[in-house]
Amino acid sequence: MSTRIAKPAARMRKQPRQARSIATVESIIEAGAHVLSELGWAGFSTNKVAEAAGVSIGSLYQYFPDKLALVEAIRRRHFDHVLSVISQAAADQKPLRQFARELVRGMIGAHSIHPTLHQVLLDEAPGDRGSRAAHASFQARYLEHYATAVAQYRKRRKDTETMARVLSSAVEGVIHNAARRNMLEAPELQKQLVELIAAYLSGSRAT
Amino acid sequence: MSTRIAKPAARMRKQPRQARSIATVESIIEAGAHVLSELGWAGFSTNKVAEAAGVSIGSLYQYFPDKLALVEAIRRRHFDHVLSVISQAAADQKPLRQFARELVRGMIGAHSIHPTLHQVLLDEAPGDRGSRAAHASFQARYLEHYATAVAQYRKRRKDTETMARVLSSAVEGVIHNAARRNMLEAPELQKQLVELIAAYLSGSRAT
DNA sequence: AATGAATGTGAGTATCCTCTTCATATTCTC
DNA sequence: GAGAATATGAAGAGGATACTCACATTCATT
Repeated sequence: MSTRIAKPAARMRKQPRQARSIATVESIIEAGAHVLSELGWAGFSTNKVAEAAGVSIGSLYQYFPDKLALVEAIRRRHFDHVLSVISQAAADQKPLRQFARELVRGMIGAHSIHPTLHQVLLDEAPGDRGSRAAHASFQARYLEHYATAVAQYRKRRKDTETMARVLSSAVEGVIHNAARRNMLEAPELQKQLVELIAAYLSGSRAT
Repeated sequence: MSTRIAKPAARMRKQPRQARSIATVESIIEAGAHVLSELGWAGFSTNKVAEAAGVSIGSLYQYFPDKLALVEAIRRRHFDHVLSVISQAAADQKPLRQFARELVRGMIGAHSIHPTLHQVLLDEAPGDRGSRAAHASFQARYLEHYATAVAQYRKRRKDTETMARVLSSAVEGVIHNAARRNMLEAPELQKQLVELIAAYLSGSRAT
């Protein structure tokens, strides 16, 4: 027992009970992610989301008290996904290249449905007052996983945190860029991204 | 003689002739870059730009026929700047590390005034019909400079283009991320970014 | 079959911004 | 001082937007 917080359930106006409404809520969140990724925060309107979900605008407001609560739900779902990917890749003790391959494969998978969602969520979409904490906590755990990997393959204890930051943002940059060009699936790109990660972490000291 | 195109001068309603109006136009573009970087495309309104520039909205429309023409001017100015930086760094034959250091220093310089302008320009801001060409040409020349550098330090002829893409988007990712956290000036970050570039280009083949 | 709860609907409201114009005022050049 | 260049900002016209509410439909349970 003790603290059993089991999903703060996001800020919702009412919990869906029947299968029908659960599906509705799900399709709203999914459509929201789609609209956000496709049109950016500027084009993200509740009416558009409802239409994209094939649902009346009224239904949306039945479950989400306002626009921000919806973004919040989208954000949570996406971040959970990404977090599980990176955590998975950094787990166990694997050879460097295998870690890099799994990381790349996972991140690409997490981005191939809604290519630019991640960046929009990070850069454009505003944060609910209460979500700032969750947001920060995500960032912290995200970096922590990277740091674990860095520490594992680089013996120098010194710049671990900075290296984690550099590595994560480099990977995100490449993936974001590839997503914009519909090149996420290109195998030579995936290969080169693996190379980049491996090269950085094996830390050549060549001139 | 021959082709002397000397600045297509952007789409403007009238050319500023006196020093006063030149300063006005300049401050409008500058304020526009500021607003765009600070508020994103969603918050980019002509009224806001005029106010930020300390200029009447009427003055803005004296020179720019519409909103898009203004974005166009901002885009051109920024891209010219970035292009000169990368071209400068890739010029001559320099040792790898020196190239990396100059590239990092230049890119950071180009981003430290309007930290997220670059990404906003690339990702959010729509393109005037006629600017698609200019935009593509910028991208091409941009990549070309990177490719030159890649070809110079990596002997393998094969994946030069892909490597250029990966390298450029990785660098952009790191800088964009650092900008969001006000960490552009952090020297250990700059150092690590140099390491990343050097490591990738020297191409260790470690396991 | 019936009843109440859960769910779904979408026209409508009220509000806020937006881009852009234009008639007028100020400042410069010569 | 004349005419051109430059600057002003109130106002028009229009379009979105977030969100509500009175009502219709479907479900679970008996």
